[in-house]
Amino acid sequence: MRRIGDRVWQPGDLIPAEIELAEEFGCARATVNRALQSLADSGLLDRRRKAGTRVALNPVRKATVEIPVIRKDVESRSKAYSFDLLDRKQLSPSVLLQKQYGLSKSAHLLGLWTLHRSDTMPFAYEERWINLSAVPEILEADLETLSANEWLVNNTPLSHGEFAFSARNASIAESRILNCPQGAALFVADRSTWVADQPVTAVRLAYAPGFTMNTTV
Amino acid sequence: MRRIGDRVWQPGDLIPAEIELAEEFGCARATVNRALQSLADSGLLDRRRKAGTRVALNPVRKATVEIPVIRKDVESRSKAYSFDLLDRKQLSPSVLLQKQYGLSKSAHLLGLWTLHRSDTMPFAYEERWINLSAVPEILEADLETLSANEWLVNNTPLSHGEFAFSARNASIAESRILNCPQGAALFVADRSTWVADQPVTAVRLAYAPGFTMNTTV
DNA sequence: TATTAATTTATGTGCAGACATAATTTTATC
DNA sequence: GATAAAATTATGTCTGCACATAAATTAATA
Repeated sequence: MRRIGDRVWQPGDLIPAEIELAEEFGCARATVNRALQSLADSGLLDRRRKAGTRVALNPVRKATVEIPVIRKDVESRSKAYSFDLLDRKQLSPSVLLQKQYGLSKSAHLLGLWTLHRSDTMPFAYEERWINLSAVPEILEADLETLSANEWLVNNTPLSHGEFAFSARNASIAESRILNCPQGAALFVADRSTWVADQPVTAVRLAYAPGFTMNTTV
Repeated sequence: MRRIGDRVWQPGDLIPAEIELAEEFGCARATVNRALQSLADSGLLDRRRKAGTRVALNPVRKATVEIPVIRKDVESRSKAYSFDLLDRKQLSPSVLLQKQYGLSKSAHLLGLWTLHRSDTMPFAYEERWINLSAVPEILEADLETLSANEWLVNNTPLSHGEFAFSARNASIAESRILNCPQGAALFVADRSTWVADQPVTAVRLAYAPGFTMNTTV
């Protein structure tokens, strides 16, 4: 790490093989392997079998953002959490959703519109659809008590997904719900979740003005 | 992983010790250790010496955002990158900066204002200050050719820092620079970088409307 | 009874050695 | 000269063993 930092090993350079490093540092190859592996994970090295280990050409900075359940997020700011389920209805996927998520035209979706509050103040407005053929059990859940978000976290097996973050001007409806001026800049998080190649849910969260998402590098 | 997904081991549960798992799966303890370590890294398990390993109570979803050099970001969208150094001047830290970064009142800062372009279209507006006592060499760099961002990436040893993402309405000045309506929602990234407990640089990037930051989980 | 010290124990980290695997390089074949 | 097979090699992953370390538990002490 120091050698990369001090440019002894420059970007693109092939660094000594594990055995050589083990000899130099007087340790086992397994130990070198762990160290190099870890540096490769953090994006500092590129490794390929037989080809050897190189200092990464574009040291992409990777930041990890932690996306907690909204309730936890609010509570970690020492505020009281509550939410209102503004609307819920079953619907069919739009043509856009069909294409984007590979949903069939006859798929059944549950749409939910929720306002999350922090000490009675609006915190985030959530628009969500849930793929009922993936998680039919959610129809029996009492979503007035536990938010759909938490129900899914608690009842869905491991899943993968995508996040997209952007900024958007508040529409009239959003400004009314979030109690902010129309056109206010909102931090928006779009998230889709998949379980075994099947789309389970997609959410758009529009956070009230003033929200900041922090990360550590 | 399957057992956590299938709720055989529920959140908060204490799972068997490494030795027991090694016996059950017929492998070495080191192998179990690596597997559990990896699950702990991804936030699925909580481990503590002596206390044992538990299924994480709040499975915090961690998303990794890759923050490339802006040039790479633009180029990866198949656009031509260019930038204008709008202004540069040496300045003293404001009281706010002194407090926030522990800078002395007599510290010398280099302030830079840059517009990054994608195919001549404004892409992001950058406001940056650099701590000259940390990297005095930058005064000799030709920042018209290589952006300060890239100079720092190429010439600064490994560093740690913080990111904060938020949304903000474009000011009159920003709207003029980014060629967008005043009040347009801008995606803003604030970043501070430290080397060995010394603040090196802090940047605010305001992206032109339409920008989206993507992550993979 | 409260405090401190000693013991226990699950995880953390290290070693040496072995075999697996993917790429590359060399050799053999047509 | 082009293609296919064999050998080589750096990393990937595992085993078995050992000792370190932090935290919980128990025993000893004031």
